[in-house]
Amino acid sequence: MTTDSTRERILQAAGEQFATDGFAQATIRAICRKAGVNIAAVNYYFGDKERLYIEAVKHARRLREKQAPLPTWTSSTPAEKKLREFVLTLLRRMLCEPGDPWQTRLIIREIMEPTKACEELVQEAFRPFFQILVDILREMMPATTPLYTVHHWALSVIGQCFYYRANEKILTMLIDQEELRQQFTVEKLSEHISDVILRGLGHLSSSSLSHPVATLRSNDETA
Amino acid sequence: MTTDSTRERILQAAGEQFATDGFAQATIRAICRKAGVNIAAVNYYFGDKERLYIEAVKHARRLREKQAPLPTWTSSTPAEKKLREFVLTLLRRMLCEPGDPWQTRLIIREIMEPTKACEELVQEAFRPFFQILVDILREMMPATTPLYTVHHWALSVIGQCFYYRANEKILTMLIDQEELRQQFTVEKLSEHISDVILRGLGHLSSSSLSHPVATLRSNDETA
DNA sequence: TATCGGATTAAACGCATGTTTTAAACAATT
DNA sequence: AATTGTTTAAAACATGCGTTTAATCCGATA
Repeated sequence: MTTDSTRERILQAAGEQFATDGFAQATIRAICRKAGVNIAAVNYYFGDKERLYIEAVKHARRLREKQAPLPTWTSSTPAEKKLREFVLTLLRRMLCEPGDPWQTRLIIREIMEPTKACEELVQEAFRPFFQILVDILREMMPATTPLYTVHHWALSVIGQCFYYRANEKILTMLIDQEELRQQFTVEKLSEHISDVILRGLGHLSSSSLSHPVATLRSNDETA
Repeated sequence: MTTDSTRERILQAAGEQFATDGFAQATIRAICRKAGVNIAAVNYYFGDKERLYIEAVKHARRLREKQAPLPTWTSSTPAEKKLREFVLTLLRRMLCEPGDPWQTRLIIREIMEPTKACEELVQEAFRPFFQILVDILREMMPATTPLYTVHHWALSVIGQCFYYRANEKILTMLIDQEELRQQFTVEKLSEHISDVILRGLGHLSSSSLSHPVATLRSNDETA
């Protein structure tokens, strides 16, 4: 059947186009040109532009979760290991490795300026994902820690991961290209972010740091 | 003179409109309606839409820096104090307190999708601001620390601050409204973020934490 | 083979946009 | 009071958009 093929080609082209240009700027004409189908095909298969957009966002999320899934943990998996793997997965999804960059860019658009498509994202992806992180952090904090403190730490994790993707283009203007290529890989970034959090929570000794940074203090003596 | 008044009214209205709708979505007609001037005034004063946009971005940056300036430090100001004040200032600018929310929203748009207006932002604001942060962090790290490690930490600071603004709307969907209002104030967030960084750098003892979280370890002994 | 229904196409509609044009209003100067 | 240069105003222009229409294609069915 050419039916599914056409529908899927539109979905793919729409995802790329919406990710690049945003909902309003992306034109149905451009999407159809890229997909190699007639203009009327969008209305035929999806009704209108908005419903096509919503389907494209859902499509992107599903792809993203498949391509960078969370590992499965047992009850004996240490929280530190879970945190490191969580950060690595989140960064992989953010930086779209592996995968096409348009998927995450489309999702980030929804995060920055939520539309109708966002509700599904929060329900199906963000909320459960956030809860997993909160549970991991809880394991590493005193049972009496107030919920909002756990939330603060969770957002510190997500915030650091989010930044590298969202501010991609600014980064290339602030930091040397070669340094970015060598030192800002998914692996190195996730190691750094995990270290920041684990040290902050007191779950990492100075000696085990990849780059020990705390060997002197500004107002007192050196070690 | 009504000249400046008209020009400034356009600039203000354009800032708000561009911040809300983005460059392409904001219409000259809406801007002029909001400013109470004729449609042709934009072309008369700014030439075209794009130059109006660039001026509006510059305008927003200048306002933001005036309303949330960095404090002046002496050579004897401790690095920890400088970091805390830096984070507080950055968060103030991000969350637009004090000030109208449109200013930062417009700038964040430029960060996410740089246009011609971005070059000026980086040169005049981001690069110097980033350098100040790097210098503060350097004071707290061994002299032999590689530059990219300092950059990692600097981006950890900025990333955490950035997140609360960028993901404003998602936060309200993930976290209870009352908790947000009470626990996610500029002061509390900046304290948390500073604590995360200072602890990570080994410049903060557990006892001085606002919410001591590291009273247990999962796999080894406590300090 | 004839027919029927879903899939595709080209063309057109109505509308909103950025920009330009042309004229009017205004203030300052002679 | 007349004139000049600057500012405001309304209308029109060309363009590109999302959507709809009506005709055509084409494979499965009888």
